[in-house]
Amino acid sequence: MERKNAGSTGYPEYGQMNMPSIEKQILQWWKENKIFERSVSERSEDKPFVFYEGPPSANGKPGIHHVMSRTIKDMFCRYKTLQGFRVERKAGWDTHGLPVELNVEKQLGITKADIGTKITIAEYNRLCREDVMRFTDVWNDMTEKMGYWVDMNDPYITYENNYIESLWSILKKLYDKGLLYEGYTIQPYSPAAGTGLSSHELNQPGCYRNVKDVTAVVEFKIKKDDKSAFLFESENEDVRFMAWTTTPWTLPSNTALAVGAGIEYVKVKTFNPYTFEPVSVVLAKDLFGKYFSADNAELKLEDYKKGDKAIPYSTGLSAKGRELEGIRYEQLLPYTQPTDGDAFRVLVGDFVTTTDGTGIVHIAPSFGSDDFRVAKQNGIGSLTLVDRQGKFVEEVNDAVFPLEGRYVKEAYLTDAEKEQEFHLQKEILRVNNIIADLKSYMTADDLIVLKLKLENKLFKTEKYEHNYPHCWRTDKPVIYYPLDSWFIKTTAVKDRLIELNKTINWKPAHTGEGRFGQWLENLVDWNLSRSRYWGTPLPLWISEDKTEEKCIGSLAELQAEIAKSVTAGFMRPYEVTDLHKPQVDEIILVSDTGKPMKRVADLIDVWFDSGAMPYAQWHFPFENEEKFKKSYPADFIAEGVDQTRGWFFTLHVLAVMLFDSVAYKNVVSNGLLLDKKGEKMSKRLGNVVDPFEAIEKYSADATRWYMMRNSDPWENLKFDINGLQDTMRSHYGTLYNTYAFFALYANLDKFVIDEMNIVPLSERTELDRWILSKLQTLVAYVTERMNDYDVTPAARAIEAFVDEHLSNWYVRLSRRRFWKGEMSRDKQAAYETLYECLNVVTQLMSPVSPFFSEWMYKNLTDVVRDKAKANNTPLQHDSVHLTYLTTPDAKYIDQDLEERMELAQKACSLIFSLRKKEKIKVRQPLGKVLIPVLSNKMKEQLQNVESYILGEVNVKEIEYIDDASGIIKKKIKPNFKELGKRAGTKMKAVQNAVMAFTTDDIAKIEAEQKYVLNLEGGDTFELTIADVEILSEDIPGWLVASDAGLTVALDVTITDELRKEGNAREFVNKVQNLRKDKDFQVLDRIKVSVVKNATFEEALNGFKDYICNEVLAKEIVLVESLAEFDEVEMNEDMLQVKVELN
RNA sequence: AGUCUCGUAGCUCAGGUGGUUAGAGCGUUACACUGAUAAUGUAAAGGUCCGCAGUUCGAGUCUGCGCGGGACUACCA
Repeated sequence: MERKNAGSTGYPEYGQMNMPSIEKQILQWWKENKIFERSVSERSEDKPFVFYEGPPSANGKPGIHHVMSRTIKDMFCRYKTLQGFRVERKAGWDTHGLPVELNVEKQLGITKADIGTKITIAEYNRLCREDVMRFTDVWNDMTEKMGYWVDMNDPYITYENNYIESLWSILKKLYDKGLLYEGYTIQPYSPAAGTGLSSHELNQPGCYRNVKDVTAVVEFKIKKDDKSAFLFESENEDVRFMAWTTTPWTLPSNTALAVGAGIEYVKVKTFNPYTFEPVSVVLAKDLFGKYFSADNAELKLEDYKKGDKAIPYSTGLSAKGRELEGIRYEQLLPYTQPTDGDAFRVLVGDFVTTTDGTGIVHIAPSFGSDDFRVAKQNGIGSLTLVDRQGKFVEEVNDAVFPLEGRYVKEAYLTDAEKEQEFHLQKEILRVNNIIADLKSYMTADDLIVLKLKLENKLFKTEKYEHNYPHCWRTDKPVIYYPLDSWFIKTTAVKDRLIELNKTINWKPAHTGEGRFGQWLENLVDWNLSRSRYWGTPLPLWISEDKTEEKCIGSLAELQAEIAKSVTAGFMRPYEVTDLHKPQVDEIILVSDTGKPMKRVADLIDVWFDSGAMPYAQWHFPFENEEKFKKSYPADFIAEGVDQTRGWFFTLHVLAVMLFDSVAYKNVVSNGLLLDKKGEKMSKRLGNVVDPFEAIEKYSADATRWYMMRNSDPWENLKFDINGLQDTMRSHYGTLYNTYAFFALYANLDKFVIDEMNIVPLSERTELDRWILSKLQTLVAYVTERMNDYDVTPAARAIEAFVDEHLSNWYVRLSRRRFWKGEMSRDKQAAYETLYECLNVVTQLMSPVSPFFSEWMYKNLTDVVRDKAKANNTPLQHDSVHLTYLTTPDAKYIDQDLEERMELAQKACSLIFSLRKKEKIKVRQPLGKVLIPVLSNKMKEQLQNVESYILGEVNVKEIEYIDDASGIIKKKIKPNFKELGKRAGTKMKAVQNAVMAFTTDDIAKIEAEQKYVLNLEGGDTFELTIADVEILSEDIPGWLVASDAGLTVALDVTITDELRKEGNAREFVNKVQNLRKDKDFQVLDRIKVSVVKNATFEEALNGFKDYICNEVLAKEIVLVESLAEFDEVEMNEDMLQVKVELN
């Protein structure tokens, strides 16, 4: 923005406000003067405030939501700097992980399968390393432009050897504590791709698809023993559990059944619908109706003949699930038996429901995570009769049905394979007299169902459509499959995690207690393993027979082990330069007994990378021990709420495990950024907001302010770009106008703030003292809110102060003081007051709004900087961000003053509304307002601000009326809050009685301070004066308005004298307009000539001095006619006027 | 499915510990002001406080059950 009064020694004046241009100037100035560096280095090292930067990934462009989270981080860091803390801010980059790999694959047009064939791992990882930093320039640019102060010159980068070495040392520490172990879990697995899938991959759009599968309700024959005896009515009764499955191919691997403890089960005697053999089946009572038609309820069991379509049934005894626990059954498909555990029993599982199926769940621990968990808890072994390619293993050796070596899902076969298999099936089934002429390929599910049908083990089969996950790359269905993984035993420290979490200040609290707390309560061990290429390798080497392993904790240790290995002859001398694949995989170490050991192929979860940043960012424990100790734990971190189970969790876990400490003391988790309709921003919907555009067009400050003031950061923000325009116009525009007003007049009066010579408070006007009181109240409030990381109320309070109080009351009512007369003590006080307000507000705003505040601060203070430095006074600081936060000063705060000014504002508003109703413009003076006062205090309060009211509403006097006048009509109503405590259930009756009070009743209670009510039904109730509110809402015969206890009555008679004055004012106004039209300068003297007009002659003569004074006229001449003139409208009359410079 | 969260005017949001006329800003409409003027003021219209039930003399506020939006986690025979 161009300065209009360049070269002047006063306060800079500008044309139209242009925030983006201001920001560019300030950015440049910050850079040249190293303000960020100084804001850190000039604060004492002994007063640190520790902040951790959650590392973003630079392989995508920053979005507007990053502006959100970074504003929060920046704001509190700046705020703490103002409070005198030294806030170091080390930037960081998250560089590993799947998204990086995917990006590279997309660019090259390859898939994971091509790695190692079409492209070497070395080359692949080299590309990942380059790709991940692809957008660093864009990020740095955004960071700078949005005003996020963070040290980007020395960031931590998670792929660097030093960083990884720190991770290794931590892993080793955990390993030594026995907290790192190998186990296996059931994970989504794509046989077609030969890889496990992360939940992230499974959540790709389109992965869950509706597919139709063959389902089966299967019968498991119960073994009769002591536990199950109660289910049998006769020695040879055939009693079976009914279980439903959508994956019949898992049935050979069944090792248990699960029931719900509280679910009621019932035994039903009936016949198998395929074999017609008599059978008793057990299922959930609630689901009984699903399998047995009410139509058949009348049929008798003994009447049944084999082959009948309608099958009779009869319900027998029932039992709760917990009574069935432990009952044994015959293995359904006894191809092979588990080697461990006590299988084929009924278990109780908390996940069992009766929403579908039979209320009894078939458990195949290898192919379902619920299954796995419940089986493990109950000591039941597992069968994994499917291999990694998705084929049945050789144990599934069936004499009739071709299953062994066959794919379990049809989708895994090519058309040719399917055709071939079909012919084979056809032949076998024909030979075995099962199906004479098979028409089409049978899936593994079909074959198993058919087998069960023939073996009298199937109750029902049908097609069922359900949602099933698919591999996003191969499009083939995923299966759940047990995979080896390395785990961190987080459950071992669960109690400490929960305990220490309670000491963290979460904003909002419910994220900590609720979402995070719940997560900790249901903690499972952290699965670290990832079978990928670009990431931190697990530093574990293991011998082929898995009996010996070594965990490596540093580069030096690795080199030492390599040396041993060289001696043992397993490898050549080798200098490790990169701790990634494939280098680390080429290293073969030697075990203590002399066996070769290879590295475990896994990489680790990238969340470990970021969770370890408090240590790894300093290359601790290899370097910087002091630095680390001083910056641990963090005082403050902030990220999106989606990080609750991500970064917030991994930071917490590692801190608790390594140091039995929290990693952060305060954490702000911000909500999501949605578009203005409340929908998630996505490229697909085309509703993303580009941060650069927003900043370029509306400024970073308006964006930041809008985000912080609109709603609490932890709420989702519906981001409306129009809001930025509003923010700029209303908030910044008002502040800018206020400053422009100040600068304009201060320069005219050559006023420059002099810190050594300030008008003392006692000599300032009521209005000055009022706005200063408001200002200090604001400082106290903002400080309190910000200290609690609660920015939104603080920002809103600042807005209200600027708009409502400073601009719309203080400046509006003070205008005359600034433009009238020569420089005086009172004028000085006015300038100083306004200056103080602008300066303090600027400082309070600076954390959220760093650019505009800086610009304003410099405008206000540059002119006195040298002097302030010489005198060592507060304005000596070069930047607002180097200043020290104003501490609220109680001696300025005057509660009564604030209250009575509020009364004045309310009174004015009421009087304006009356004038409006009567269509009397404010320029027309009126004689009198009546204000009923209910107490002496109220009267005094009003008298103190009387002149402001009279001036503002253009009325000559206020008459205060009290009881004695006898003209106030009072109203009474119960004070419910007080009365409710005592009256309780009598409330209604008391209320009615009070509402019915007459004027005399009101007088009586006022006189005696109490009143005994006679209630309906003969009850009495003693009312005290505190139980009621007495208001004066009416003055008969007057024009009255009232609001919340204040009533005003306006005398609207316009006397001749008032009319003349009104006309004089009207004339002044018209002349002022003419001055302006003619582009006269504010201080130009003029001469006014008017053609005589009877209507206004008296007014012009009678108020001549007043008029001359107002319009800076040397004289007013009344003439018969004018050759040149302007015609002006005066209250519907026309007047010919000539205004000229004199 | 579970955990958490939100639901108040056309829009964005305030509404300690329950108290009877539910507020603000923006927008809309009308008017005023015109020495802050691409600024400003005043007023009007606009509400089943998501629904139902309960506790209570009294519920936007407390409890329960639903409905709808969102996030996260998990994925089901």
